[in-house]
Formats: sequence, C-alpha cells, structure tokens
Amino acid sequence: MQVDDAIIVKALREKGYKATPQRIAIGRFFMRTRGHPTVQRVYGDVKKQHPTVSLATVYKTIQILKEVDLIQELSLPQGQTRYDSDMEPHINLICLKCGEIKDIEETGIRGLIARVSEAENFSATGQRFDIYGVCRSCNAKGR
Amino acid sequence: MQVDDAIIVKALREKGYKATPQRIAIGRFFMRTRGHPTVQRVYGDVKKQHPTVSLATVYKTIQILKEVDLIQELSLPQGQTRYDSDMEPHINLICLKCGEIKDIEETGIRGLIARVSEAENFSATGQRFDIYGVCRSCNAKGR
DNA sequence: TTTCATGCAAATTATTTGCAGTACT
DNA sequence: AGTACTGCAAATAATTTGCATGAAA
Repeated sequence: MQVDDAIIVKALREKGYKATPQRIAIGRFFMRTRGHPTVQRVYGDVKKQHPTVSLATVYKTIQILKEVDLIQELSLPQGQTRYDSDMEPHINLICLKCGEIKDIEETGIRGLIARVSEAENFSATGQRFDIYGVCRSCNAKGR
Repeated sequence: MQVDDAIIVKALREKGYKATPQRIAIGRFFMRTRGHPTVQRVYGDVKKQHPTVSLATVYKTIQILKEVDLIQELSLPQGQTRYDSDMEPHINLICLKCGEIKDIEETGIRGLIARVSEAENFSATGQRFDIYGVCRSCNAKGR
C-alpha cells in the first residue's frame, strides 16, 4: 500500500501534477483492483475514504491517471466506460452476457505490434485487443 | 451497387427487419465507404439522397446494422464513435494526431483468437484490435 | 391490413466546464 | 506564497425514447 502510493505520487509529480489525497486514493483503488471498474464504481469506493469527493474530481483524476500511464481506458459500446490498470499488452475477453472482462496475458502480442508498426512506419504508444463473446461460466449456465 | 443492396436487404430480412429506403441508403454508404465514419458523417451523406432523414433514424439503423453483422462499432476515448464495415478480424492502426484509422489485414489474428478462445472456453463472436500511436504521415510532418 | 419504421421533439445519460474557496509544494 | 486542485452547480454532447403519421410486407 505504501509502495503503491509511492508509485502513484512519483508518476503524478513527474508530469507536474500535484499528489492530492483524492488522487492517491483513486490511484490506489485502481492499483488494488484487479477488475475493470466504471467511473461510478471508482466514485463509490473513494467516497468511503473521502465522503465529500465529487464525481467531477473522479473524472478529472481519471484523465490524469491516463496521462501519466497508470491506467487505460476501455470505451465500450453498451454501457459506461471501463478502466484497466493492466498496462501491459494483453487481450480482454469481454463477455456480452454478464459483462465480465478477463485479462489474458499473451506474449506474442508485443511482437505482433512491433512487426506491424515497423512495416507501417507507425509509432505505437498503446494498444487494445478485445475478444467479444460468451464466457466460460455463462456458457455453462445458459443453453 | 445492386449487388450491395441485395446483401443489405437479405441481411435485414433474415433477422426480421424491414428493408426501407433509408436503411438501404445507410447500409450502402457503409459498404461503399472504405473509411471509418462517424454518425454525423453518415447522416450528412444520407441526407443527400433523403433530405428528410432524421438523426434518430440513423442511430436506430446503425444499431440494426450492427445486429445483422454488417458493421462494427469502434467506441473511442476521445471523440465520436466510429463504425467499420470490415467485419474480418483485422488491426486498426489509430493515429492520435490526425484521427486516421487504417485497417491492417493480419492473417495470424484469426488463429490467435481461436487458440485463446479454446483455452478459456470462451465462445468468440467478435473482436477488436487497436494499436494507438502516430501514423506515417504525421511522423513525417511533425517532430 | 397489419405491423413496423420514420421523423420530430423531448428526455436521458455521460462527461466537461467555470469558478470561488482550499490545499499542496 | 503561489499555483494548482477541489467540489459544487450548471453546461455540453451524445445518444435514446415516445408518439403520431406513413410506408413495407
């Protein structure tokens, strides 16, 4: 927890942002959470520590956390935007039934990106790989 | 053109939707366009043929074209949602400077999806692979 | 002829912005 | 001390919805 805080504070200050308690709390929530929370979910959690925090601050802070490369944004068709604190290239398995998002570490992706970028003269700074469908547990339940 | 229309009409009717002139015009625009238009772009183009078409109809029709698997939605962080009529697995090279989106056909993706899906017991129905960065021409211009 | 789609306007949702007071460095 | 940040409320932008009229099957 102290460790995470140090990472967050450092990342913020390096880009000239102040390390406020709200920002640290929001950043900490992302570092701890292995899920893919929505803004509302972040807001709800951070309010436990900072009851007066506003939704506007959460939105502003999320923008900053993206800029300092602590989180990634996953804009989805249906429903609210989700965020992912896994910054390594990976695959998102997105279940269209229950909305669950599972991260899959796939070592080949990095090479694939490097290969395509070089061929196209493209300077890659980020990526996103989603597979949509029905997850294991929904498959088991449903017919 | 007649050929495209036939595909659109068939796809609509198969899922129980009526083939109206507006829907055909919108579908035809997607089939013709090798770009990744926004809703406003579609609206603007379709109005040439159907001056009274409403934005609501465009939105509704786009939902339907997604359901009948003629187009894909690309929700993006900054800016408006884009649509893609390339339904084959491919990579979107997305330039963060100029907004251009280039499709890259990459034969390996299909196999990668099959492999991951099988390992995770996931029934894949769609996918999306974005690489974000700076494109060739923006690289050439800017420093 | 029956059912579904259109187009208008109003409603909703998500996100952003302006600003006065407050906290970080 | 100075600059940036917070929280509130209001503004904006994007998308959705309800409904009466009109068109497809």
